[in-house]
Formats: sequence, structure tokens, C-alpha cells
Amino acid sequence: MITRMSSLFLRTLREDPADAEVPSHKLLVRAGYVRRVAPGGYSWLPLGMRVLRNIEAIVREEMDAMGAQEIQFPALLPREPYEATNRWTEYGPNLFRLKDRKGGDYLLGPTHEELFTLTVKGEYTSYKDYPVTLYQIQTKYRDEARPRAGILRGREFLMKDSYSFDLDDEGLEASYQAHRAAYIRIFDRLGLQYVVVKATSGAMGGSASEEFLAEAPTGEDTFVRSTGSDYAANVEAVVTPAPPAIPLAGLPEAQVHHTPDTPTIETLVDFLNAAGLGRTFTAADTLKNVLVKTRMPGATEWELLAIGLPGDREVDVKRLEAALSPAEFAMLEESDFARHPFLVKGYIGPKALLDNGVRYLVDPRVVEGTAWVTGADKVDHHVIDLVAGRDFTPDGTIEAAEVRAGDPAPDGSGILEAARGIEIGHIFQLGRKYADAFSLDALGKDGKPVRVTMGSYGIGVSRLVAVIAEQSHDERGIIWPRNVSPYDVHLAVAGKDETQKAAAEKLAAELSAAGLDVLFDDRAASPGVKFADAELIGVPTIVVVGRGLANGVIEVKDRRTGERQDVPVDEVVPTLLGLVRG
RNA sequence: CGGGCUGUGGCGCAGCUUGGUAGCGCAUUCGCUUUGGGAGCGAAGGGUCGCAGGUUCAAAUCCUGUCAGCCCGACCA
Repeated sequence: MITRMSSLFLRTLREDPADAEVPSHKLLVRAGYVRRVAPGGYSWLPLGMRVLRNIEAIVREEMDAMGAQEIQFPALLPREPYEATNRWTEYGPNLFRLKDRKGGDYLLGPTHEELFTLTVKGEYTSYKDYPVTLYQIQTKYRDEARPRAGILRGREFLMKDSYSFDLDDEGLEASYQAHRAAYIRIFDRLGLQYVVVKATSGAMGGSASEEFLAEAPTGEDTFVRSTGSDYAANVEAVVTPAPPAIPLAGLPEAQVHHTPDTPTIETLVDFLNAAGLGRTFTAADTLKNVLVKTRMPGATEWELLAIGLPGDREVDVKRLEAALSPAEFAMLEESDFARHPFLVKGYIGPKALLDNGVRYLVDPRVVEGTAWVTGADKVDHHVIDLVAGRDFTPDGTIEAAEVRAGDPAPDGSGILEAARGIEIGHIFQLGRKYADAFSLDALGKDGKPVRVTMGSYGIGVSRLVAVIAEQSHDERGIIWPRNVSPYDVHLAVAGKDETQKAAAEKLAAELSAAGLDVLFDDRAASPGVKFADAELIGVPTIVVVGRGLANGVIEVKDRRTGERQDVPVDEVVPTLLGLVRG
């Protein structure tokens, strides 16, 4: 197949679009792959379509290969199924809702759990029908509060979502693992650099969940990984390793000290170190007690919760949220302090909390035998050497403290380092939430109904176009991996010389006949323009018919390395076939 | 939702302080020259200056209102 640039619907831009920040956005617009039509809405131009279709094909191949079957739902959906799962309201403002002419409520699907569940329920009734996995590659809609970074985060995007239906937990686990393996094949074929991180199950109520994150400095998600193993996790999912307990025998007695004007950790540490106690304190020796209030879904009453963590660490709101889920939480207001006089702001200690029945959870580093400087529940007073397990016993531990680069890895393999990534896939053991909502049962061998258990698995297909560009570009343009490149070779004529043009025409025809997709720059532009466009567009192999032709050679250039080799005219086709077919 | 910024040919921008015929670069069209790294010269087409109201003899420019967009944060299967 030959596409002539003289007629290709393409206009490249010399300047970056004003609204673009990240490299993929700039380059995809400049090279003419996409154009913005609305915030978070992009049109795909011919070059972009080809890349998108290539990625889609790889996803489809691997999904089919693992035995998933493709179907497709409408993007425009009725309200009722989403009412049944409560998501019509629970999904919140991110759901695009609309009305038809009769006033009926509709939505644009953000994901399709409901429809898949109902569809399986409508067709299958026997245990013999299971397991089954269905998928679709569909446009999804989410009314993102702030779309950004071009097609990396739009309000309309192409997503592959699949759902597994199994009769028992073992089956679900197998379906989950099959997806995990398929995702690894897909992302490997796409040439991506990515990690699989443990994710929190969140509000969906499932058990196991992992995210596939493509590494990119412009990524929105922060994750950590170990320097000593392939351990990687979302910050929310990091489990703090607890140090060994210390024997209580021989530990110094707790002492209350007058510590005037020390409402903050910093002022307290400074005061103690100036007090001549014969040792040096750091913020990590203090136990900071943070008060929040929590409320279970559906409950009306807020409940107090105290969190004790080393004074050198802040509470990570996302980690706290994940730890408390599904309960919601809020910071205490002045009125809450007023209502509970035993809470002495700045000097809250474990004693008052426990004496007054406030649930008290501590950081896992607060193990038995550790001694702390903490509040004495009295203005301007702190207690030193308050020992966990001797002077106070918390109600449990909680993962609420921030995770920092340099912290020990949970698997003991090394220390953690922070990195950023873009979520490209998410696999999830949903369990029976949706099956319960729609009473999806299979009739078992014994004639009794068995509740089906589900998994849901997503890949951001259109996002992958941007992610690949994000990971594979240089200052001149995009560098596509062969598997997704819009064309196999980019053929340019460098001069206007008729023999060069004729040779290029002949070569284009031969390459096409050999089964390659050729982007043929037959324009009357100057060589500089053609080279610049070729590098911007990013086809991995660039072939130049130019001055070398007089010596019987044609230039073959590698887009990534910039290496060029002169190949005798009659060897060009086999050489390129070798390169492309690898 | 909070903070910051911006709306002027297809794209990127200047002009606004100090009101007076709307300008530059890229792109596009034509002619001549040029042809291995985004060419040169000459000519041309293309803009109700986001929208509404106001002030004024006169508004891209001043005033009021409004809408939209972008960036940071919050949010985010």
C-alpha cells in the first residue's frame, strides 16, 4: 500500500500548539495525528487513525487469543441499569447524563459493568455455560473535571473493557491471571516500559487489583518501587514494614515535662534539645496525634478517630482514605474540639484518647517497646519515654503516614524510590457486587442457583497512542515502535531530478508489492522540509532517494539511532523487508 | 471547586498603558530563482479583535457584565 504525501490529508505545524504542555500532546498535534475540537475531545486524522487501529488490533488479537469474545454495547445507555447499582447517583458529576425528547434519562457510558452483567444474565442460565469472558473496544465518556494533556486524559476516549464471569473464586482467580498474562503480552508488543503495581481495591469492593503503569515523568500517578527487586506499588497500597518489638524490661520510665510554647513538632524538638536532657531528639522520636472524624456510608453520626504517627511524617490523605474506605473522613473543626475538652490542641496524647474511648490507630512503626515523645494532654506539657505496649496500647495500626523515597521496601529487598506513571491498564477482581445487584445466578449441578463472580479489566486504547509517543520521542519528533507505526517505511525523494523521482516511484511500487505500507513523500518541497516532516511523523525507517542514486545507492535511515546506510538499489527491497519483518 | 493566566486570519503572537485606516511570523495561492536539513525575491487571498451592553464624534484599546479556553491544585475504576 502506498500513501502519497502529495494527497495525504495532513498539515504539519512548525510551532507547538499553545495549549500543549506534555511532549506527546505537542508532537501528536504538530505531526498531524490529532486535532482538538473541544476540551478533552480530539479528532483523529488519517495518520492518527492508523496508529490507533494498529494498537487496537494488537489488543484485539491478544484478547481473542485468551478466549475472550468481542461484543459491543451502545455508548448511549438508559438510566435503569445504573439505577439498580446506584451508580446513576454514586458516579457523581463525572457521569455524562442527558435526556431524550420525552424527558427520559440517559447516560453516556463511563464503563459498562451493568450492561455486561445484564447481557450474560439474559443469555446464560446453567453452570455449563460458564466461565465466559466478554469484551468490547468502545468509546467511553467521563465528564472529567479537568481534561488535560491532550489525549492522555480526555472526556471521550477509546477503552477496551472486559469482564469475566466465573462460578467460584478459583475460576475468578484463573480469569484474572489470564488477563494479567494477556496484558503483559499486549504491553510488551507495544514496546512500552511499564510496571505492574498493587492497587487498592477501593470502593468497588473487590479483593485483588493491579494497575499497569507506563513510566513517564509526565505521568499523573506516583508509585514507588524497590531498588532491590521488581516490587512496585501505588503509594496507597504500600504496607509499612514494622520493626521488631523491643523488650520492655529496663526501658526508662515515662516523664512529663513542662515544654512551654511547643505546639508544633519543630518547636518541641528545638525545646527538648535545648533543655539539656543528655540526649538528642529528632522529629522521628515524637508521636504526633492527628484527629479526624469518620463516617460509614449511610451513617449520620461522625465518629472520632485518632491517628498516631511519627512526628517527621505527614498524613497522606490518599493513603488514609484508602485505609478507611469505604468510610469517609473529615478533619476536625473548631466546634469538634470545643465539644471534646479533653482534646488539647497541640498537646494531644494517647492517654486522654484511650481514657475517653476515642479509637486510636497508630502507624505500624509504633511497635511494642518503642519510646515516644508525645502530648501530655495539658497545654505546654509533653511526656517523654512513653512506651508503646507499656504506657499505652493502641487499638490497632493504620497505613496513613506518607511514604517517602528511602523508606525500606515492604518485601525487604531494598529501599523505595518514587517514580511517575500513566495508568494504561487495570485488572480487578470485582467479586459479586454486580451479580448481586442483578441477581446473576447460574443453575448448579445440584439444581441450586450459584451466584456468579466477576472480574473487570480495562485498557486505555486511545491513551496508549499518547503514552507510546510520551515514551518514544526525541526533540525532532515521534519515534514509533514498528508494531504501531502508521507505515512500515517513509520514502522521500530528496531532489527534483527526474531520474530520482522515477527511481522512487519504482521503489515505492516494489515495496508495496512486497507487502509493505509505504508513506511516499512525492511532494515538490525542499529536502529540508521533507526530512523534518519525516522525523516529526516518526516512521521508524526513512528511505531517501537522492544524490546517492548516481552511484547506484539509496539511503536507509534509522529514525531512532539516526544511523544511515547506503544500500545498492537492487538490494533495497530485501533490506527493508528484513528490517521491517525483523 | 480554589488560585493564576489568556481570548486578535488556519496555527503561533504583537498592538491595549496613552481611543483615530488591524499588524508580524508560519501556513495557503501565483510568478521567477533555488533544491541534501524547515530556501530567496516579488505579488495575492484570508480577521464583525470571544459575546453583550455602556462611555465617546470615534473602541481591539476605556467601563460594566457575561461566556469560553488553558495552566497549577482539589477531584478521578
